[in-house]
Amino acid sequence: MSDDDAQTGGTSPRKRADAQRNEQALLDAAAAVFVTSGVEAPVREIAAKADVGIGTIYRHFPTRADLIIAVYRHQVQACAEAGPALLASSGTPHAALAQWIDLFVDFLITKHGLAAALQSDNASFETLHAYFLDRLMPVCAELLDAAVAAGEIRRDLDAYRLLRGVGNLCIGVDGDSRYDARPMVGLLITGLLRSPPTN
Amino acid sequence: MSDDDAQTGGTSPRKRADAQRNEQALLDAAAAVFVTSGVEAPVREIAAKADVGIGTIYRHFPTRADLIIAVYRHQVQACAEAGPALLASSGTPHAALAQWIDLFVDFLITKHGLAAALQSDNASFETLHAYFLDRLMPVCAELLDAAVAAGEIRRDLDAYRLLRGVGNLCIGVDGDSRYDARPMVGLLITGLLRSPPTN
DNA sequence: AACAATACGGAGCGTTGTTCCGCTTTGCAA
DNA sequence: TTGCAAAGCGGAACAACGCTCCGTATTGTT
Repeated sequence: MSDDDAQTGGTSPRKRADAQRNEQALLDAAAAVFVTSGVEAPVREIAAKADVGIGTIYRHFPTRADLIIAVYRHQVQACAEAGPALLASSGTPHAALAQWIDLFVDFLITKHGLAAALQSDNASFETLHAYFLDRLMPVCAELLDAAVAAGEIRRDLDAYRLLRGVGNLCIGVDGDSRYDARPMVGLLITGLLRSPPTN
Repeated sequence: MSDDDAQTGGTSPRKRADAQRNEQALLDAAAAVFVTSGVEAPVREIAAKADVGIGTIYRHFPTRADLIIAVYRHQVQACAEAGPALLASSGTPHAALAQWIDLFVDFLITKHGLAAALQSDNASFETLHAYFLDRLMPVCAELLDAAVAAGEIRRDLDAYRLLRGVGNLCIGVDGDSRYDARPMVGLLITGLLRSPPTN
């Protein structure tokens, strides 16, 4: 079953060869451009890099969110799947949560401008926000619940707020050597503990 | 001594009457537009509201940062001055810090888009970033130092990181009823304590 | 080879930031 | 009051961007 069929339920007619080529070229080009110019890079720049017209990019990826999602789909999936794995392999649920959040932070800060895009009030990014929430919130909630059930952390922070907070802390990390998101997120996670370590 | 002289050292020639009128009109218009459309509202919208040409706005406020700073100058000043006052009136330095951060958060979340602008990688906002840092970092550092000296909090977070983190947590609070910046910031501040309260 | 379906390209529109320069207003001096 | 230089004003105009639309080209099939 092709990746495409996975979305359309297996009944979609095959795409034309040139369409497939262009879609792949666009994905490759977008991935490259996102690295150098960030996820808000001009559409024209991506189209040029893919040697494709403006119209083609909009046909394959109607909104910018669609393109970003397509580019990072696998990494988001991997992050989501790491949750249960960490829960099984880590000593405590809180440790698993901390490690998983670390993965999430690593992902975000290596994607130039993604954290900012996630909170952008631009309407076209709502889909992106929703996608990340859809994939990661259940995982985060599971880890959070496990830690609460184990009596390790306070219960007054839900998965949504936690993810948003973490995402926010990752905004604008590029080009600011004085700021590092990781310790801030660590502070947040440590702050969740019911009996924090003396420091 | 006029507000203007305060900047130019008292030797500047008086501005023309129409220039003064227009500058005030622009400040009023900008303040109003910032409330409804955010601090990134189109220049033309502000100029229109002030009944002024596009050129005039650029003459008085060459960059957007200049305009934003001029509009919020007094509030930032008030926030800065509240620091020492809170330190004197509060029971503990940590309490003073918490209250001061609260003031800062209140200021940020009531200014549509300001927190986001502060971290924007747009070059024209660097000045804004610098201005806030210049005014608020010393105050924040004083409160932080006092709390550290009193043995209340850990010393591993400097004023810059704290302000950035708090600012980041305030991004995108408008139009998201599921997220509230205050508890997140509270978590951060509580997390600073060496002997956090059992919860 | 002919043809219909599919996909492509990019001209073109609307929106924004920003500059530039001919014209107007102002304040002062004669 | 009037004349005039300096200061200030307005908005046309240009560039960069998102996005749409439709005439043209490509593809797969008969």
